[in-house]
This record gives sequence, C-alpha cells and structure tokens, in this order.
Amino acid sequence: MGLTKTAIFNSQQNEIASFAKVLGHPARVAILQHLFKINACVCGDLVDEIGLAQPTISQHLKELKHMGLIKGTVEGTSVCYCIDLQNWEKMKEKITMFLNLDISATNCC
Amino acid sequence: MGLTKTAIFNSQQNEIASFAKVLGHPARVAILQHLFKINACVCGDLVDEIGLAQPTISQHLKELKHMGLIKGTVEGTSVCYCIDLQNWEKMKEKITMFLNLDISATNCC
DNA sequence: TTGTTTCATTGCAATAATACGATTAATAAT
DNA sequence: ATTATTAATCGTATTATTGCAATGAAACAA
Repeated sequence: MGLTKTAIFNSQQNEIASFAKVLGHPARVAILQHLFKINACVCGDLVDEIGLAQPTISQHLKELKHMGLIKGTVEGTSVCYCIDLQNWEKMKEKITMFLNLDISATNCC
Repeated sequence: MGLTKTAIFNSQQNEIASFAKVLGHPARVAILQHLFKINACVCGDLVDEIGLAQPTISQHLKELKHMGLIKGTVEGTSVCYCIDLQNWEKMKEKITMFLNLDISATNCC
C-alpha cells in the first residue's frame, strides 16, 4: 500500500532504516560530500554545484535537516548550511553498529 | 517527476545511495539482522519472524539479493537465504568510507 | 497421478518520493 | 519605496515503493 508498517519493527530498526533512507539518494550524498569538502558553511551554490533546480535542492536539504544531519543558519538573504557533527556522529555510530554485525557470522550457502 | 537523475551524479555517489537505499527499510534491516543472528541459512520462517505477508518478504529478499547482500540456495521446496559476506564487506567498506568523511571537518554554524 | 508445501511472480491499490515551475517571504541594495 | 536576491513553500506531474490477494512453478510425499 506504499505505507511502511513501522509499528511492526522496533525503534532501533526504524531508526537505522530512517538514517539509511535519507542517505539513499545521490543528491543528498553529493550535498553531504560537498559540505564536508568545503569544510565551512555553504549556501545556495549547492544548486550550482549539483545539477538540480533550487526547489529540489531545498527539499533535499529539508530532509537532511529533519534527520539532524545538517543545520542551517540565516545570513542575510542566504542560508548557510553545514554538517551537524554531533548528530552525524550519532548516526554514524548506529549505522556502523549495524554494519558490524558480520564479525561473528559464518557463511553457509 | 519521481525519477532520480542518476546521470548527474558520479558512480560512487550512485553506488553509496543504492546501498543506503536498500538498507532504508525496517523490514530489510530486520531480515539482515535475523540472518546474522541465526548465523546459518534461513528459509521462509522470515515470514513468521517478521510480520509481513509472504509476497512482501519475497520482494524485500529480491531487492537485497539484487544488491548482492544476500544469496539464496534452493533446498527442495524451500529456499535458504544467507548473508553474502564478501559483498557485505564491500558494501560496508564503501558506506564506512563515506561516513568517515567527518574526521577533517570543522564545525561552523 | 494427486495433493501438499514452499516460494516466486503477477496484478492491483494506496502511499511515498522526485523534480520543477510558480509563487511567496524575507532581507539587502539602490 | 522600489527593485533585486535568496531560499522556502505550494501545487502538480511523474515515477517509485510498499503491501497483499491471487496465481504459478517446482519439488516432495502419498
């Protein structure tokens, strides 16, 4: 039905999926990479950097912001975006913990 | 338009996004966790373990298989699924490399 | 063969996501 | 005050995703 049954899963599974989901689009990957690369605040030249229209970029930024991975500060007419390092670390820890499930596993098939 | 413009992004960005995307659903997270936990092959008791209908589970398994994260072996009438550890490691490495972008970054906002 | 089990596939309905043009809101500049 | 700049929001079209009932295919059992 296009409606994910979140109630069936535990909060950890839903959280991991939510973080993975927001990373699951190349535009958002590119935005994050650029914010890390610039290493300082970046405004709307993300629109030039990435080849998407301004409303589209704005929408992706909104989702990244909603998950807490970036934060924006108004500077005049423009808005400066940068990585929210604290939340990024938290996300990283949770994803990494999931990805590291393999250590004790043995192959079978 | 509902159509991701993959041509705009490089292959690394698209690959990271593809891996993150397939991890971006709690059912698939749960399936992978269970496959790791069982540590051996598992067939269709995933349907019982997770609370979704058989076609739905089958579809999620198909996507995980398509990304190479699991592999299935036919055993009589049932199919045994397990983690594809080699590909899992490759995926892990790529995601981890992306998540580790932060080391040199400094906060600004 | 006939029936059973197990899983994949198909087809459908409902919701979500992607992308952008047009508009709006807010600040800056003249 | 007027204009320009920047970015958010709205509305809409298009495609993708989720989920399941129904059906199909393959192996096994009797």
